[in-house]
This record gives sequence, C-alpha cells and structure tokens, in this order.
Amino acid sequence: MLLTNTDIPPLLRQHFPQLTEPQLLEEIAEIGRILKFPAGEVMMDYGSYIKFIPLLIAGSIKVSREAEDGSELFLYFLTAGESCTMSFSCCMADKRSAIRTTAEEDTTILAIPSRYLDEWMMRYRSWKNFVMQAYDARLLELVETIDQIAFKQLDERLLEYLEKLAAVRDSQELQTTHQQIADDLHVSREAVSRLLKTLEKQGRVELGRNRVRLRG
DNA sequence: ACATTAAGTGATT
DNA sequence: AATCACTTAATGT
Repeated sequence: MLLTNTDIPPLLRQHFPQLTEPQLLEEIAEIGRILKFPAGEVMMDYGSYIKFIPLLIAGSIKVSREAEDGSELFLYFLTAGESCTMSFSCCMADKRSAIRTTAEEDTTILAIPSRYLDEWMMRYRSWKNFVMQAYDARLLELVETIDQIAFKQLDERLLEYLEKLAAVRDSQELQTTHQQIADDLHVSREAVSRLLKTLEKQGRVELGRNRVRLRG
C-alpha cells in the first residue's frame, strides 16, 4: 500500500477521530511524514534522542525496558490509533529515550516533528486532550504491568502476556519461541517451557515448535 | 546424513 | 524460580 500525504486525512479520521479541528488535521497532513518499519525492527533504542512523535496508523509496537546486561523486560504494546507517551516526554524535555520500541508487526506511523507538539498543545484543544488521554491510558497500563511483576505468579503473567500478544497480532496462533517469551518476561526459558507444558496439560494451549496456540 | 536450533526434564541451589 | 547439564525433537543444509 503506497501512501502519500493526500491519504492522511482519511487515515486520521479513521484512527484518530478524537482529533477534530480541521486546521489541526490540515497541519498534520502537511507536516506528517509516513514511515514504515518491517516487523522486528528496532524503531527507538534505549538512550537515543527522539525527534518526532509517532501516530500509529497500522501494525503494532512493542515497548520494552532494557537492563545493563542487555536483557529486556516487556512493558506494553501500542496499536493503531495510539501514540507513544514516552516520546511526548522525551520531546518536551529533550531527553534520551528510557525505553526501546520494536515493530511487533510491519508497522506504519505518521511522524510529527517534535517541535509542533508544544505549539499544538496550546492551539488545539483536541490535541491537548489526545495527549493527556494518551498519558492517562499508558500510566494505567504501566501500573497494571507493575502489579503483575510485583504481585502475580508467573503463570498468570504468562497467560496475560500471551493474550496481549494474540490481541495485537489478531491471531490465537502465536509464532514465537519459549526463549522469546522468557526474554520478554525476564525469566528463564526453562520456567516458560515448564509452565507452557502444564498449561498444555490443562488444555489451555497447544504447543509446537515456534508455535503457541491459545484455546478459549 | 549431519549440524543447528528449539524444547523438555531432572537435579541442585 | 534460576542455573546447569543433559536429552529429545524439529528443521535446515
């Protein structure tokens, strides 16, 4: 699918209906650049500066935190109609990214140069609301993730992770490895293998090489 | 057929 | 639940 700037207004109406001012939509269409990332590509890495805000048009993004030893911890997914809250703060404060974002699927974004963020906050009410609402949603999700890590057993974490993955990929059949899951949850591969095995015995998943199928 | 990578498992801490 | 040490299974060359 080839996209030009004339395609932007309908995409905005479709995925970002909360942005209402015609003038704002015009500006976004004029300024925004459409960028595509193939599945698996690291879009923003830990420590890098961010010069634009992404509006997610298609696909999904995995947001994760990285430890000093290079290991990762999955935080949350972003899907179409969302934006990256971290990029807001980074752009505003001109700070380095505290997270890594990876294209979970082939992903299309509308990139807005960061200098417009502040200006639009003052000029467009719907933009301000969008930003605030994005912060609200992300903060809630982060707290839930912290809850999981702090208070929940690994089996529950694993199931919720698999369900989220199934949701963003829109498929009950997940193409992934035990190692990948273990990295995301920051636990050992053996622990994941053993838990998946017991889930399989309970009839909650079906397993195969590079494959986990969720069942109702 | 062989090498490589993914997954399963018991033992130990 | 992590780590180790190994086995078994699937897949690529």
